[in-house]
Amino acid sequence: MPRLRHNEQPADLQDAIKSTAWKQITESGATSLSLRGIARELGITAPAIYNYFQRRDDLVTALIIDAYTSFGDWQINARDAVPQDNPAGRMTAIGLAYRNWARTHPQRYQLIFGTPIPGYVAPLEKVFPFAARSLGVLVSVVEALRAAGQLNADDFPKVAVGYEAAFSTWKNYGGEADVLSLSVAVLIWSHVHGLVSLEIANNQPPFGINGDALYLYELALINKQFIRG
Amino acid sequence: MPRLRHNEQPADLQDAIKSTAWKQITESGATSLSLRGIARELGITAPAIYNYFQRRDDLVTALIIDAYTSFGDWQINARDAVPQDNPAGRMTAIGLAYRNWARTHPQRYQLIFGTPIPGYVAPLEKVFPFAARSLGVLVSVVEALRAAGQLNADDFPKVAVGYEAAFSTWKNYGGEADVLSLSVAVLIWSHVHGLVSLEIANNQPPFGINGDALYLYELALINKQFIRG
DNA sequence: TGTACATCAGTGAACGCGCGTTCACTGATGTAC
DNA sequence: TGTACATCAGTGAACGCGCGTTCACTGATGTAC
Repeated sequence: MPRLRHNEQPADLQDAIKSTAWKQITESGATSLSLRGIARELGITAPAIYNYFQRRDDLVTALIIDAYTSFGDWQINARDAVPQDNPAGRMTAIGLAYRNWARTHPQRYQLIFGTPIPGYVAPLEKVFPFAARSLGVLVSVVEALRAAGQLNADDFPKVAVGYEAAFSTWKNYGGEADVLSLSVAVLIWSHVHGLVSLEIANNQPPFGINGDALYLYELALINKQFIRG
Repeated sequence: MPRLRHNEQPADLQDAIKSTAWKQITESGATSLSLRGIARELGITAPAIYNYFQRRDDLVTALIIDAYTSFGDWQINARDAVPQDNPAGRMTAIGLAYRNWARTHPQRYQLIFGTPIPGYVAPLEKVFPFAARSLGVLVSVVEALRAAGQLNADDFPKVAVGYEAAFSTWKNYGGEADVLSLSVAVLIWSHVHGLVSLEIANNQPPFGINGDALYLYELALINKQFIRG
């Protein structure tokens, strides 16, 4: 087994470990991710991985952060491709990008929105900024709608007493946001997540409806409900 | 350790195994369900379980069937508590029952709609009848709406070519149903599932919106969209 | 140009762990005579 | 009523497996003189 020359390709094996981890997740699910399995596939021994990640959980955290970063990039690019003065158009754009990203990277989708890995607890202070960056894109569009007087949510239920703490956690990481915008964003997200997670898990749209058409129908429902004018 | 008398309490230990399994699932998630863990908690040895279940997977299958049966009972009871000539009322009733059941039995919800257990593959021919019985309740209500001319789904996307096979699988187990009703039912289900699975997993409604109010709002959205008159 | 030394990525053996499953067994219970 | 036997639920030891993690090590590379 040839050794790497000192200080040459220092990050190569780190990247190879991560991409082999993704490969394992693709093939057998996040649950069966294992350091020994990765090492086996890379033709190295398991302890070698400890030169790059202190613990298995640190590898998982790195994967989650990569996934959120990729997701956030897609969301930001989609939003910013539509002019700022057209928040309704931005809403549709990020909705479409959401599904496209999920279909392009189903493993990444599963890792951050699906099955938690048994025994793994995400270190919130490391992961939350990346989660907020990506999920905050939808929040920012809802906020823009509200600022433009186009948010139709007068009948939206009110925040319950005693939940200011959860809200301020978001504000710490995700920046300023109106609590109504945040809540509407979560409901919208629950709709697209319901549909997309179903599609990803089954690899088929429900009962043979064309996936593109069904998703466009769903986005139209959301626009009809929440956007005025 | 006292032995059971012959032919006395023949089903007791079987039930005890199942309820201990549920307890494990509640405490540590379906993924970490293990025969040895169950035996440990029951104060018996692991091989004793093999007198009641031939394989670990048979136990899991039994749990899944129990969960679907419980879910189906709630759905059927909720539907039949509203007169047949009021399908819109039935829709709201089963929607409320859906969330109530999930909150009453979050472990059961997780087991059938959440994380699959790694390495476990459900035997479809055993499980599908129970799944169809429970999920078919929503389908039957959508069908009733359609029959009464109250289903508002003229603009619903059409079924794609080549998916007749998936549809006929449903018909085999779930009985007669219109493919449009089936597809609308799946979209409605994806909405409530998105919201309820989020609530179950977090043990909190999104960002402090009162859970009851938010769910009623969602059910109202569904009615507004799909029910005419 | 040649030699002694430091570095440090990767090795290989070992640890303790928990798992599903098998197997020959034991011993309390029920039954036939 | 008493004895011999059959039943069979549960036992305890063992199997092979894969895991994360530790540890002393090795040996190719780079560096200082």
